[in-house]
Amino acid sequence: MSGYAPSEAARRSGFSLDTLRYYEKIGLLSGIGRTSGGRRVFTDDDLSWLTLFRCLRDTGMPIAEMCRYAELAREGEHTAGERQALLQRHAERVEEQMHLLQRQYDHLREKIRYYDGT
Amino acid sequence: MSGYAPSEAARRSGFSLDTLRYYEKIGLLSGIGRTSGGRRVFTDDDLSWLTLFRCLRDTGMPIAEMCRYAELAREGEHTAGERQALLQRHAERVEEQMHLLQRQYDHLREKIRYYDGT
DNA sequence: GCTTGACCTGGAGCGCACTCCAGGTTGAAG
DNA sequence: CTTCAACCTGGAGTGCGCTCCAGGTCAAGC
Repeated sequence: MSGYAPSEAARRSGFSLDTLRYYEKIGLLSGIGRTSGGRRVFTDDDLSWLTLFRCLRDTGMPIAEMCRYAELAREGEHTAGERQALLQRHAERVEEQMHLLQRQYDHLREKIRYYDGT
Repeated sequence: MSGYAPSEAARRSGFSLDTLRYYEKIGLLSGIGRTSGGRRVFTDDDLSWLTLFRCLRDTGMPIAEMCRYAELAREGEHTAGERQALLQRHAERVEEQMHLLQRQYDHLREKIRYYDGT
């Protein structure tokens, strides 16, 4: 329980091994454990961070902003408000994005239907 | 009517001047008219292409695929079926994307709500 | 006629988010 | 004990979609 090899972490998070290494290199992930031989060991906690990153990436948050969030989290509990605000602003952008996507999807469907009448 | 300067085409389509030039350079736009002095003149027809490109880009279609579509359209009426199929496949990808976005948006909202209880 | 801002070209540069590579190490299975 | 797939590092390379630049041209308003 709660000790995953890199390949397992990759499989579970949907990020590639290279991406996991990259995320650690840029400081998005930090404090990833190592075996005596130097291999990474991911905990359940690490995986739940990855789940969050997956969510934020899928909704279009830039990596720089995820770094900011992770940094705030490392600073401690007193940044909770700022972290929430950051997510809130992001959620609003996502809503706009969803509306745009829906509008353009409707256009697309209309365009496709147009081909039926030719 | 139906003769627009580049800046006007940019304003109406939401693409930058550079992007319009780029689209012409790679062959996505073709047959854009010119004044005697060499300046581009966009027709209503060009603008409706731009509206389509806006739709496809906003829904995440890669430029290479838009080029393919434009090429088919240039080949004539007999490619209508293939064009429709291309849009149809894209629409299906967009649907998946919308579902993913919705799912992750829900996660995000849950995460935000979690902060309220701390 | 002159100014000035919009426009032209070809080509270089950029930002993002990975992705790949070379060359070496580790550790579980047989 | 050997093997070999999975892992390590630092750094270079990639793909996409623009975006910017230099150096020049065009045309409407004063």
